[in-house]
Amino acid sequence: MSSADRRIAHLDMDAFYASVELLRYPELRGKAVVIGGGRNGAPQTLEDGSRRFAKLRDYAGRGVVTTSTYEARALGVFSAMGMMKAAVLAPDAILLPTDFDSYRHYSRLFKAAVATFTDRIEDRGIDEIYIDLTELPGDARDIAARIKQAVNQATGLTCSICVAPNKLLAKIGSELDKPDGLTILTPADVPLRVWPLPVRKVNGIGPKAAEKLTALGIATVGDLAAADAGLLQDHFGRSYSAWLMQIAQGHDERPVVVESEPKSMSRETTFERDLHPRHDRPALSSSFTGLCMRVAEDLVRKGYVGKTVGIKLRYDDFRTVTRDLTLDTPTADAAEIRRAATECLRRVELNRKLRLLGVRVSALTRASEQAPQRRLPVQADLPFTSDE
DNA sequence: TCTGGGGTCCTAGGACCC
DNA sequence: TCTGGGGTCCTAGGACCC
Repeated sequence: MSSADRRIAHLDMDAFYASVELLRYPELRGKAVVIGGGRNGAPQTLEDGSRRFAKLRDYAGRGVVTTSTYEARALGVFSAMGMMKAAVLAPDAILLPTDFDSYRHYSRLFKAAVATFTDRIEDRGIDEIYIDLTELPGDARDIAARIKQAVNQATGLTCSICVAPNKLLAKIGSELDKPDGLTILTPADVPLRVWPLPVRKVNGIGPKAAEKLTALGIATVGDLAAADAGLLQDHFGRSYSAWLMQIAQGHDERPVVVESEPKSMSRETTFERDLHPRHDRPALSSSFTGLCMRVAEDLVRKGYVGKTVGIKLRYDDFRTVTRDLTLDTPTADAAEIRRAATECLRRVELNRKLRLLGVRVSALTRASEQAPQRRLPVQADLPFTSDE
């Protein structure tokens, strides 16, 4: 009996990282600003108190755009684009480094503001949440307006909210009137407001699925709603095709999940230049040890231990491989993680340059549920060996 | 001008057990 | 001389999301 009408809100902060930066540097308001590319490029304060900002054209490296202001987006610069490509499109855009501590601070502020309305909140990362408004009295538009006001008072930032019967529609709707949007979607709005949208707007249809759908002549959600069930099943399998048909009708029964436990913790790094397993062995080994130590720190700080240790390698041709190893007893110890990760390393080919190295611990449980862990010193040997 | 870092979930085959 | 079948764990890869 889950068909009782729900009121689910999706709240999405507008250009979140960029907007936080504009609070700090108001003189950049109205300019094309791009955030990303690591920690370098912080503005310098001159003697007269004015600030000197780096330009995108000055950037060199392998970073990607984390986010950009609406002015930069108008120049074609979007999230996940390579910074070097963005610099070609918008050489005069201002470049700012990412400052996650600051974004986390504002994230806590806006979530605390929403929590004064209800505790029925699902965390979806640093800049968005779902809110179950079903049990809150009052008109949906009015509640959403008050939440937007509270978020703005707490942070100085705007957000976009959609209230809908489920998470699928709420998520789609919060993008429809961005920035500073307030959207209400009902099942009756689906044909007019959702069906014209490209399938890619659906949370869960990514680049691969969208490309396959396009090849079948299915470009919009409306096309999907009209598609032949047999055709979809032939190309996407039973489970995914059934899901596609549900979402095309705007149906989604997923609950708002208020509490969840982490499943894995990982650290990875992309090198400034590709490193050779033999020639760059010392650099690779110290990076590897550092990753193990950081994962261990994260586990200890958050109070978890994990039973499965894994590594991730990306070769210079962007091929990615993973290996993992399940231990007899869970651990959060850097030396133990490193020993297991070294075992994993023995099972991959080390015959070409590496672009990325990562270490992951999964199958987590709370440390308090485990016997105290013994701590071993981190070994100083070099796990990377020549392949001969 | 090549493509970050931190996650979740799903699939699928093989091992192993009953 | 004849290969059933379900459940669970482990491992590898991939799609997707923020």
